[in-house]
Amino acid sequence: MLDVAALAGVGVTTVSRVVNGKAGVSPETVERVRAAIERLDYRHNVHASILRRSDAKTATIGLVLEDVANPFMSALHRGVEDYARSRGVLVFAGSCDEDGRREQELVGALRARRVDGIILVPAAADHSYLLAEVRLGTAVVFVDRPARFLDADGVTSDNVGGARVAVEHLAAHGHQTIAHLGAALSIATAAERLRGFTDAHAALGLPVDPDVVRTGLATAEDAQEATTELVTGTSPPTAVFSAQNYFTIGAVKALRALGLHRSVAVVGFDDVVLADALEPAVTVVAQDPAGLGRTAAELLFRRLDGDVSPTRQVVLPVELLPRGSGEIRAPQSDGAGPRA
Amino acid sequence: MLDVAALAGVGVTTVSRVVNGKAGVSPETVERVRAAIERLDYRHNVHASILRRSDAKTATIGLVLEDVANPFMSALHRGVEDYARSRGVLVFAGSCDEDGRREQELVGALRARRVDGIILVPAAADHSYLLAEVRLGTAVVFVDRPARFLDADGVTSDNVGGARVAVEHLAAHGHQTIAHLGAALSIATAAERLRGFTDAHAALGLPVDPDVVRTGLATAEDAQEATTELVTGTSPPTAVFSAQNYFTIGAVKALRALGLHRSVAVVGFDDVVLADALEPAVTVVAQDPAGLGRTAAELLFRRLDGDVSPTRQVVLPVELLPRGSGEIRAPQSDGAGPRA
DNA sequence: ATGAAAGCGCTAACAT
DNA sequence: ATGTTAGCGCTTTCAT
Repeated sequence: MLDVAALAGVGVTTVSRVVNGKAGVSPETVERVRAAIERLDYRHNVHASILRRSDAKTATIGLVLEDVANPFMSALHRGVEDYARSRGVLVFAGSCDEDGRREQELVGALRARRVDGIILVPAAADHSYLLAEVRLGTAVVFVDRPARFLDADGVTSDNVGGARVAVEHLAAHGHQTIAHLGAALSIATAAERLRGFTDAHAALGLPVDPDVVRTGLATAEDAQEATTELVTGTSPPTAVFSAQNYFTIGAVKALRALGLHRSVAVVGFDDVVLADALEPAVTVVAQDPAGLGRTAAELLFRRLDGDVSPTRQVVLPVELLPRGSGEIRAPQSDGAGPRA
Repeated sequence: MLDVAALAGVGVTTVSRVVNGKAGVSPETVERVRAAIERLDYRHNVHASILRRSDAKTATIGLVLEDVANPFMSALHRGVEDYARSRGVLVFAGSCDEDGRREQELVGALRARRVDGIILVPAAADHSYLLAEVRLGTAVVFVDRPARFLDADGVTSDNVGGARVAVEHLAAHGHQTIAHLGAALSIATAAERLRGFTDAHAALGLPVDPDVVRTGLATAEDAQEATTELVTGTSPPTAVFSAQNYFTIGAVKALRALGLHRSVAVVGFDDVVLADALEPAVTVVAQDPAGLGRTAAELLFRRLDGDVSPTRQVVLPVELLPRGSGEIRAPQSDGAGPRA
């Protein structure tokens, strides 16, 4: 910057003003400085800038996802990015693979880099470790799942409601034994969806058959295996509720492999690419992942803009998309043939 | 850091040494400093550190993608992240949506933050603007597509070879009129795949019917529309080569809507989720997106480790995955019924 | 093994 | 409208 100042024949303050687009510099001077910057290939050093600046903003946020490559997560990522971009802010992204330790490592790396805020899809069981961070002024927003032991803004989908709707929809098509494919209950969304599943059964006066409720699944392969076991087992379900995008893929593949994709109904939580091109097309309860990301970013920047009101929890609605697989009727209970 | 030093009753130099894990501090002192850090909730300021340090590494890289939410790109992203993580480096990710201006903006933001290196899926038509950056020591690697007017490391898939294999495969199943669904030829991958498509035709002695070669597509909807037009047109192709993941989705949907999915063959470039669960399952030429990302990161870190050898271009192989849609035979040319 | 002091490149007062 | 100077929090000599 000194070099630029020297070449332009001005003081460093003036160069600083030009670089930061501040008023109070004559157009001719601006031009001279610009030229000098160009000539010297000057790169503004944000680190020095941040160090000295009073507001100390890095124009950088961190995004901790379960996995940047999971389509749900990457759509959420894009929602965050678009809003951040509109504010001139760059996004660090990282995956923690449902590992609380990895989450803390990532947050540590982000905090050392003095990000202005952090948006996270939490994996840890306890977020009180973020308390000091929040006190120091870092904005923190939780998305997809709530914070635990920490008072922070959050955005989630209506998991309970979505699962209820899925079960109600299947019940309305005559199903009484509905399998549940879910993740580990330590994951809040998995627990909530199971709750919606159970609540809906209770409200409908249907018993939940514990034999067809699977939790602790992690991959599409897990779900495929579980589905195969369930439908070839002793009390085969007539419908499957898959509580996550990967599980829907696994369930569909299992049923196809067994030739049961036209007789066993499926409703998935979360939309999946090509779900509407399958035979039958897959009925899903669709979330709005980009909306989750955008909303989380909005909450974050509101805090960065100085909002100190009490934390809030936003719940985004989900939408049932009937496409075929969820409208397969249960076989008549009197033993008559399948499909209405 | 001064506070920590005061509380621990040592000098700042010692604290610095402890924070950076340098030798030459007695174990007891280390313990005292650690305790003080804990008590005061001290956060190491990387910006100050970077400013003063001689090597000036930020342990940060930038990743410029076409779109973080595109499954191909996000898988690549994950490949980069995993390698970067093994080196303790954080990744800035951004989308430029095939917009060269946006690419330059992102690179500018990254360079102001003094990232150690940049990996990009380029959108710009000219990358000479990066020359100064490279000279200043920032490592730059291009992935998925080569650099233009800049000598830099690059990693791509075997686009020409993959397209050739696709056409040869279709030709081997009797197809003579193969449609091509491609993106704008300004995108290198699109141009290469079209070249492979054309080369294969030439090698097989098949004429390329210009009426069934579509380029300039951007979305699944574009591809769906184009497919519909082609197969309902005057010289309908008996097979479709879709040169990109989204286009395969569009082609499949169009054929299904017309009830032609069992009679018109499809081979897609790039794998797609659930492609193997469709009826018929979709034959694709699969790339290894995570491998592209990992390889790009490896090249980048090799440079950061001081490698000054000539730039290199790595080409990753692709693999034809026959699943059904690509093995549909062309109708007999004598007018007999379809399928062999 | 430890500390004092200089200075990285910049911005913010406070000048003029 | 522009320049001078102090100092942000750290690392790095160079001491001891």
